[in-house]
Amino acid sequence: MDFLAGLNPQQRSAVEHVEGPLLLLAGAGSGKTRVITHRIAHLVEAHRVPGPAILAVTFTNKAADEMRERVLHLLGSPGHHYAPLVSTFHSFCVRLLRRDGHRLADIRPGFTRQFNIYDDDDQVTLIKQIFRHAGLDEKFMQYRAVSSWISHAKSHKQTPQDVYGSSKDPRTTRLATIYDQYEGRLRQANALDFDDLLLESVRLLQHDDDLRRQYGRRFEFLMIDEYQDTNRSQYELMLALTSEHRNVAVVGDEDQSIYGWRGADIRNILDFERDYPNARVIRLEQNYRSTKNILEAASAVVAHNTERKGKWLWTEAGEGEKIGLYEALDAENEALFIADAIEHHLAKNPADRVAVLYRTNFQSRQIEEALRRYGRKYLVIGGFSFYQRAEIRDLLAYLRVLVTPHDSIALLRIVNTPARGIGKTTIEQIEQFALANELSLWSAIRRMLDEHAFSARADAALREFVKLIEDLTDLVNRERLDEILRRAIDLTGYGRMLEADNSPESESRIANLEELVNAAAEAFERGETLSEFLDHAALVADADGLDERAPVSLLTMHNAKGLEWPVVFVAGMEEGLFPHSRSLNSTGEMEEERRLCYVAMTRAQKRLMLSWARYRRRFGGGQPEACIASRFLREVPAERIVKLRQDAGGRHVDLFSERREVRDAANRNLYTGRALNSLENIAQYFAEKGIATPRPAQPRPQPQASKPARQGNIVNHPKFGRGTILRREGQGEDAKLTVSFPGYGLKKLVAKYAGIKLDE
DNA sequence: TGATTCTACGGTCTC
DNA sequence: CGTAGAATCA
Repeated sequence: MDFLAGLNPQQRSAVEHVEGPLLLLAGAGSGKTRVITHRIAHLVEAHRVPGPAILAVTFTNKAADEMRERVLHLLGSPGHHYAPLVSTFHSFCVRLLRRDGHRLADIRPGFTRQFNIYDDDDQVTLIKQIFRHAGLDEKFMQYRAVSSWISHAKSHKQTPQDVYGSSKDPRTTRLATIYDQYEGRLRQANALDFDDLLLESVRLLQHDDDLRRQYGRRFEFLMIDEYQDTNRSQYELMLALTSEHRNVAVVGDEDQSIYGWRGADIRNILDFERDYPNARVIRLEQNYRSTKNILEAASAVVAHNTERKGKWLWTEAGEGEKIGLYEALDAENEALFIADAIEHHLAKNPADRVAVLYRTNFQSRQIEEALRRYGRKYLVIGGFSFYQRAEIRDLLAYLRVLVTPHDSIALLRIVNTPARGIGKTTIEQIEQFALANELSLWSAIRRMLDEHAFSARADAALREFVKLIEDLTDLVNRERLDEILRRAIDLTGYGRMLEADNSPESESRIANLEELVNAAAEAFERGETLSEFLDHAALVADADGLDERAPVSLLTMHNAKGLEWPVVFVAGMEEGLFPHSRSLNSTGEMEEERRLCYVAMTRAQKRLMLSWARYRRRFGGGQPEACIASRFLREVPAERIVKLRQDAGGRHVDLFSERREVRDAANRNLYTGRALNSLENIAQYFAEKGIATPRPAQPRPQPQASKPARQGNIVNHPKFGRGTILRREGQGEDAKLTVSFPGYGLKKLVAKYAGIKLDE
């Protein structure tokens, strides 16, 4: 098979590149997956490189699966032993540590290859515990913030001692202590968090020279996808794996770097040529995905950034449709517009797939509601995933305890679930004892039972619990994976607890557990061990749940990376939401938001619709707050945009459902009795409901040359950014202003102190 | 000890 | 609005 056929010259030279470092700057939709897969196939077929000597690394399981499939397809499905290894960073590291991690114990006391993985929920639970023992609560610092602070420190190779030593304030000193305890607890539980998986793999390879050489020799060719999103540990892993050769090909696009907040270092890609001075650089700038309008609009937005290598995508495709821009009255109206436009589009193009992208997960709710009104099926990616459900986490916690009873987080989760008479006071006793004697909870329980330290009641309950765990542990090496799980559901009483529960949710919980048993059975058929099953459960990502065939998908822009749809909606384009309020006062973060915008827009193949709402409520009950259109909307060249309005006559009316379709949709409607479909009806709907929102008559705030800040003016505040004045009390400098700042809510300010300026 | 009710508070993105 | 933790009751 000719793997060069049908490629453009740049793609071709990338595929033909054999030895030495290669930097492939691949713009959105430039066919990079094709290049990677063809290069792998080309290495194997034309250069006789054995498949297993090639390692390709991606970020998500989904990307890895897809890449693997395409490679295997190109190679005509070679046997298992000849296939290249395609893996995510994290699962590669887990595999490395489980298989060859013995010597990590030299530098990480207590480590064994039966370690458990702590995901971020476990991390938060752990931090909560540490806080409780230190007499702290979230007022000191939010748990999640501590968790990401620790992660940040870790990924910059700072030990608790480093932080402690360089600390200049009591707060940091305290954090260093918390960090130290956190690390101590992980070691005691023989657990690794996500950062550790990478960090400890790197440390292992640096520590164990034989192993490093062995891996370096085995993987003669290394490829890294989405290189712009690698962090420091991933970068160092690359260095360690290429120490025996320098055959590394990285593929990335600095304009799509959107994970700075979790430690991705855009410098990795910007500095690749410095790290590998003889690196070959190839740019893929021809886009095969989108129309010219979409491409030009996205490029124009990202051109406002300064931190980039600079490239301009081009396409042979036609102009295509202009980009639709819809200014909604409020978030509900926006959602209805989206649902309506989807309905209309699918009526004419039933085979098309549609995605609705948003910045934050909570935005999905209203859009879901709107879609349900049409009876339209949709798939939501993210939010609460299967593996985050309480019943799933409970059962997985049981399994984790079977692997490592010292996994105290897992133990704590299940010790009294279902309730078996081991209450708060007993648990506190155990924790105190464990802390004082530096034991895991499990060891503490056993020791305390030996010493008869409990009340008669607690004693009996705990003995029963210990016996339960031991009985289940006995099954581990004797039974099928799914059978172990089934027995766990039974013997722990968890199943009975759910059956006894008459609430409507318990039924779906039981169904979920059955689903988990099925997953275990499948894993068993694939030959997975209990540990591997748990690894997979810990490493699943939201994006993995995406079904390409779903006609309508709802997901965050982050999750959309690497995917494409004929029709894409980007919702909630408002200051404070997108760009997010957290990024308003940092140019670096603002640039990342802009890249996210670029990613979102370039997902669309032929039709792109942007929307924003003039009023949106942040909390369910609260007042709707005035919003300002996202700056990104202004960065799109006006000639690429067509404004969609509900009262627009003639020209755009074909965008909205015709009445017959509306009625059809209403008939399919399973969720409400109301027919709220075409946008003509939406205005009527608001009128009926008498919602005190956006009077359509209210003019858009006009720029004011005159000094006094009036209602409707947009002002600029040093901290909160741009906001709209809703109310004014008093006169002159003493006037009190009520201003709605997107992302911060309503603020009352005194004009003369607030330091606000009228926006032009 | 366990279940239920009440209240206060607050929300980016994720392997 | 949804959730977590406190308070309360059985």
